[in-house]
Amino acid sequence: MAEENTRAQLRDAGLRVTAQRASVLEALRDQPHVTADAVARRVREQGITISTQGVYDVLDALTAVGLTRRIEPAGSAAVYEARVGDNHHHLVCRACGTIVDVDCVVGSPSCLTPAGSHGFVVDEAEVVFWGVCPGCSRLSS
Amino acid sequence: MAEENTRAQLRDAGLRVTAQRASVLEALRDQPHVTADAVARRVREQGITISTQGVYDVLDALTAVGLTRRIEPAGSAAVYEARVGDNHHHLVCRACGTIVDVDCVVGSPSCLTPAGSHGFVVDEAEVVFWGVCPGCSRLSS
DNA sequence: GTCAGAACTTGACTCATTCCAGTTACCCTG
DNA sequence: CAGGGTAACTGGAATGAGTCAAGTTCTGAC
Repeated sequence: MAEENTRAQLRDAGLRVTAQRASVLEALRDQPHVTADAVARRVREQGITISTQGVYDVLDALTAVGLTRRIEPAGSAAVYEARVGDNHHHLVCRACGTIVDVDCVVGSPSCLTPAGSHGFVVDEAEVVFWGVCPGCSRLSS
Repeated sequence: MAEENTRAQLRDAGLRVTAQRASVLEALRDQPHVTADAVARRVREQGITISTQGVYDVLDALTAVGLTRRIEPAGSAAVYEARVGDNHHHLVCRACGTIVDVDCVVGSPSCLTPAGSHGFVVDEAEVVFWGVCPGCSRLSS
């Protein structure tokens, strides 16, 4: 059912259903934040063949229709996540790169409207919190 | 004077004063957001020789002592800025990549403390606003 | 002026990501 | 349930930001 669900989701988004796409989408559901490389590994573990370019193609397609989101924390490779639609942000460990989701802090999104927008049409406010995760701070102390 | 100022700033930060460093720092003052590549070009235009590696070394050194800040908007190369110390954020054009500074919206930084911090020791909240700049929105309409 | 070490250079290299041309296979139509 | 148009995938090569390592040069303190 989870699998059938995945296929339906792809079809509803107007994408052709392929083994690669379904498997990539499921890999993204299993783990909150995955790199393209890790996605390739997980898909192949399922016995499905996929080329590196295939991974990027699929991830781009999924992102284009809004089924996944791409985030690119400074200093590391891009990661993809299947949690979309809600306005959540990220907390990144400076030491190990671990990424954790954090819900939008303030109830109102007013905090996320720049004061002087210089004539820009703003459509998204991305917030990244930087710090050190419990595991890493234990090691360094 | 501006030049003397630059040299003093380097010395105060505990860095040796070299032609390369002074020139890089001045290049960053001229323009608000510059890529490593653009820095190299500007420095060389001044008649100063610098290797690609040298540019990265200098930028890393300046960033380490807090004279500059490195920002890495998703999808483009890292850019450096000399405006540090104040809590300002960035507005990036999805079409042309132009970056504009925006002042912190809310007076209190409380808005920038994640609700559940998962045990992380957070030291910075980075906010990036995404949109389309006036020039690009004119072209596409 | 001398000298230790910081700063810089050169050149090779890594790694994520993209481009291109050709092949495969999904799914709509009849 | 066959055929065909085209979206999706493959393989291989290329790009480009950034890094590593070893050797040379120059700054600044004594």
